[in-house]
Amino acid sequence: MTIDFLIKSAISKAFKVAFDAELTIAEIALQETRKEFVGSHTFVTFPFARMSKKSPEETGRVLGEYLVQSKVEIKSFNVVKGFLNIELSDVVWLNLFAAILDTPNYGIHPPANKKVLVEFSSPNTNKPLHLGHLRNNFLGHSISQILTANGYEVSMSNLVNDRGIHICKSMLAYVRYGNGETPKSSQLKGDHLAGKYYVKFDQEYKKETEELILQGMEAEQAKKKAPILLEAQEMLQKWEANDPEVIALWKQMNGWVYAGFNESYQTMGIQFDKYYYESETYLLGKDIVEEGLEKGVFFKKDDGSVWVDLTDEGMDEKLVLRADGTSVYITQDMGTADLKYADFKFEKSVYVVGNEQDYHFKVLFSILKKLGRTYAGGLYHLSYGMVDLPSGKMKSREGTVVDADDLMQEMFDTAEQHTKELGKVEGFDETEAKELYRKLGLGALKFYLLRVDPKKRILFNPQESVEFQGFTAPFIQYTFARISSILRRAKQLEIDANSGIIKNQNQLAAEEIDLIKVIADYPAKIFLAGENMDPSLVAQYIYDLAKEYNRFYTVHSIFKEQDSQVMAMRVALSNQVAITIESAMLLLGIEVPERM
RNA sequence: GCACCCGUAGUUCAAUUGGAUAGAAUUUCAGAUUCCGGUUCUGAUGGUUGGGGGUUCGAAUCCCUUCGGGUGCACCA
Repeated sequence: MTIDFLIKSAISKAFKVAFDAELTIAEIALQETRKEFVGSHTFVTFPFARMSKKSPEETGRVLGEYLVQSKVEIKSFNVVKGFLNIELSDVVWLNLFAAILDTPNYGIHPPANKKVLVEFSSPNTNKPLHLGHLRNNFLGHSISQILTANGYEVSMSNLVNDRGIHICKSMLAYVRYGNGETPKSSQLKGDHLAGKYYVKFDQEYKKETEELILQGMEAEQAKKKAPILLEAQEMLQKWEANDPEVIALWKQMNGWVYAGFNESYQTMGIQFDKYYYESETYLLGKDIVEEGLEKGVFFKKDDGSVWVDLTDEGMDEKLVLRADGTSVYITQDMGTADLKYADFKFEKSVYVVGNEQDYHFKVLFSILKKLGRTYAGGLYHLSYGMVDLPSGKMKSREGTVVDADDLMQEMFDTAEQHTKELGKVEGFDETEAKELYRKLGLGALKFYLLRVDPKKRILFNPQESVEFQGFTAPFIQYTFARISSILRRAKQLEIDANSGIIKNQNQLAAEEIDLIKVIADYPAKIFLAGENMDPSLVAQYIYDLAKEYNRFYTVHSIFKEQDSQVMAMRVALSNQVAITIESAMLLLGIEVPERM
């Protein structure tokens, strides 16, 4: 029986006995007691004053007296206005803690045979990953871990945008100005090499446009008639016609880019179960257009174009097939949705995509519902805000983009610098030290991007992101490293910290109860983070846990404690905090070092 | 113009989804260690929750209005 249930059923009974009123357990909500008051659980009596026919204060007092008298588990109560605060006896907390110690994989819900597909990253193959991708990747990876912890069988997929006019732009610039450069010949990562020529294209395009304007052409016209652009369009047509030369070049350059991406993903600690390529999916969805016409979901206009009318749901009419019979973005997405369902038979399918596409996904999901897709109810757009810089928005053409590889390297360097200043890496060999800097630097970056609500836009302050104090990953990692040191010592001293010893005690200090409370919260936090698709809840939680432990640590000594049972209990408490920190940080994709 | 999202200490973010005196971090200042790691801990300073109205026992949260910022409104992806 859980503590919540015990209190609720007692309250329900109290209503019956004291007020002759019927209040079911389901109607009773408990909340956490605020820190400044005594107790752990709070029942708000305002809404029930009418039922008890007494004032909220009096209602609380009567209930409190009944609870203390009838339940040994309840130690005391106090009433502040309409709030009944309930304090539990130490034994309840000790038993709860002992039960947690005996739970393997504490906090992780067992597999429930539910499948979910999480799609994220989705880069274009014409330029390297940037800061925006990092938020996307970290979010996608983290939410996958969180859903796994909630019992889902998770697959991670990446839909690569590997075709289209923008890809031809970098290809064309390479043909014109590349001189046969390769990643090997220039020691440049493949994605950066492609990006270099994408930028080059844009420069040439601007130059040619300006020349046409000087020759007297209208600006609008010149933008469409620049020779380099026409040539890129021609290249796209050749690509679609399967021209061997263009295809060969495309394969070669994309190959370089993939090698570059893989390196970046590896640095991030991210892997995908399945890759989808737009070159293989961009023709999908046309049969669905036929199906929609037959079902009367879509309609055809006089010019032959096909549309869907969503005005009844407060949206517009939306084109799903051009007059010339070619498909558009959403056609392809309909087809891909079917394909993904056929591949994975998921219950949930999550799209991690920026919030500028909110409308697109609303439309897509609505169409799939209208078409009667059984899986449509499980589709979810994990929408996230943009990453801004103090200087404003990132713009690739203005060179204000923060490159993902550069940024990660910078974080590693900063971690190295911080660590060396403190001189804490004696006894580390070269590889161990490097690994530590990676854990610290990447952890700081991931935490910085995951600690805020995904829906909100982030202001990325480079100075702040490398901070190692306050609400940061290194603060938590430090707490973990310090506990690890305590546990090493405990092992040396051969302190046996099993749950049996805990049960033999009957007293706890306030800081110990506070710590057990936070630990006990972990499973519910994982659940909430999964329900809300929000890793920031986990980040907040770990920070609270680490802070609570540090508070405990300064007040209570472990190895100087005279009572060996209390000492063992504190070791067990430390151990459980370490386990929970490690487990929760992994949900954010962050590793914790045992020494730093 | 229409649609959607967001406005909370100087700054960056929270607020148990309608609950108590709106909390953290950071900055500045003042303090704590015979100790298991000082990248730690305690305290102080800082708020008309953009403005106005409403709903109710109770509003940062819900409704209306107004101001400010962002995004989307391609037969692009």
